[in-house]
Amino acid sequence: MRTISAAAYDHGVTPRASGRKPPADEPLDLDSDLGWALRVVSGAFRRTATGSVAALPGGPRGYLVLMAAVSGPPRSQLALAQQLTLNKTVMTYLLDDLEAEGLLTRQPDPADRRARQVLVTEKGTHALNEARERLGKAEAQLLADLDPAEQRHLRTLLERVARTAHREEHESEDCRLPE
Amino acid sequence: MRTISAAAYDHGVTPRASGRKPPADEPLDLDSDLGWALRVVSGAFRRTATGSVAALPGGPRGYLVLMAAVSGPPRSQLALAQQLTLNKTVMTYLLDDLEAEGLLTRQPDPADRRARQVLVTEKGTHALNEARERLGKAEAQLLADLDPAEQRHLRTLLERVARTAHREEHESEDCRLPE
DNA sequence: GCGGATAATCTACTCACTAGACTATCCACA
DNA sequence: TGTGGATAGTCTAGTGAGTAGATTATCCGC
Repeated sequence: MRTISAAAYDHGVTPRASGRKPPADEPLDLDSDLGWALRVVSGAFRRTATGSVAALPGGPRGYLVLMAAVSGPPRSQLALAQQLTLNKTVMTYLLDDLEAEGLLTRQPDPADRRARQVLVTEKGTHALNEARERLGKAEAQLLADLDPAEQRHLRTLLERVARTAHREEHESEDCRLPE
Repeated sequence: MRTISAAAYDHGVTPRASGRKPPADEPLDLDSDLGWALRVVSGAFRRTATGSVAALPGGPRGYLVLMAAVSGPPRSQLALAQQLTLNKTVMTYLLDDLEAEGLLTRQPDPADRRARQVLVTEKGTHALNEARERLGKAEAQLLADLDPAEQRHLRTLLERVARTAHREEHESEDCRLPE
């Protein structure tokens, strides 16, 4: 507990564990750490994107709700919550705010009077399109260092990973609602 | 406010805003939304990665602190906090826990007795290497759908975006500490 | 050696999130 | 057709994570 790693004193040189095989292929460097990159990129995106959707009640999550609700058939609150991995309580007050602004309405489902269908209004579609336009600029700024082909490639790869990750989460989800 | 978008009723077909030019190039679809992909991927990674570093005090952040402290010259707590975009108060109790486990020590900086240098111990290096090995498996699982070349490509692109985003944040940061 | 700045710590507060209770409704089955 | 268990949505109360601000010790320019 008192013993200081010799490597820690070895300033300029990348330190290594002494008695143990290091993960030889991966360099001991934050800049090449996938988790770190994800954290930084997500954080940077969140900062700029939050500004882009600040006009929407609920901010980024309000945007997601509108996006989910506007594409595909009308769905219940719970269905949206599951799709977006949002807690159903969160969904309730998120929809409260979006409905208060007139961006969507809750319509009783004729086939199941317990459920409410979430329907985006004209105003909601309009607000969503404006947000998407601003978001596009924020994304462009985030990816400014990549040339167009690289940007497309990054998007495609990310979307593929997201799609399978999302599917896997929902397969093993006959039980609990996360977040 | 009562008016429901006609598009919202139009089930199978991707709805469009009525009176307004849509962002023609971007499809109105969550699956091709960069923010959504980032959210899903980050979330999936966080879930699996948190398990990989559960043995470390502070979890993912403890891991980041060790990674940052072990590579490069010894630094003060504040320097580490800035590098990792962590609040300095968080850094204090994070280091408390890591030090209590004997993974690092706080050494008074001989050149500035206000500051403490963070030094990773042998035990800390060992724990870090074990965590990295488990993390490697978690990452492989997350990226399992991509072939090796695509995995490398995604990592490279993400790291490039992260690097510039991180730099930009620190350029305009003569003022406040975030998170 | 005086005064403003800085590293680290500690305290107290705020706010986001969620578990769980509750109501209305559904559906399977007798 | 009525009964019991499950489900959609809402509401409330409690918890915990994060941070601003005060505090102490030290630095450094003048």
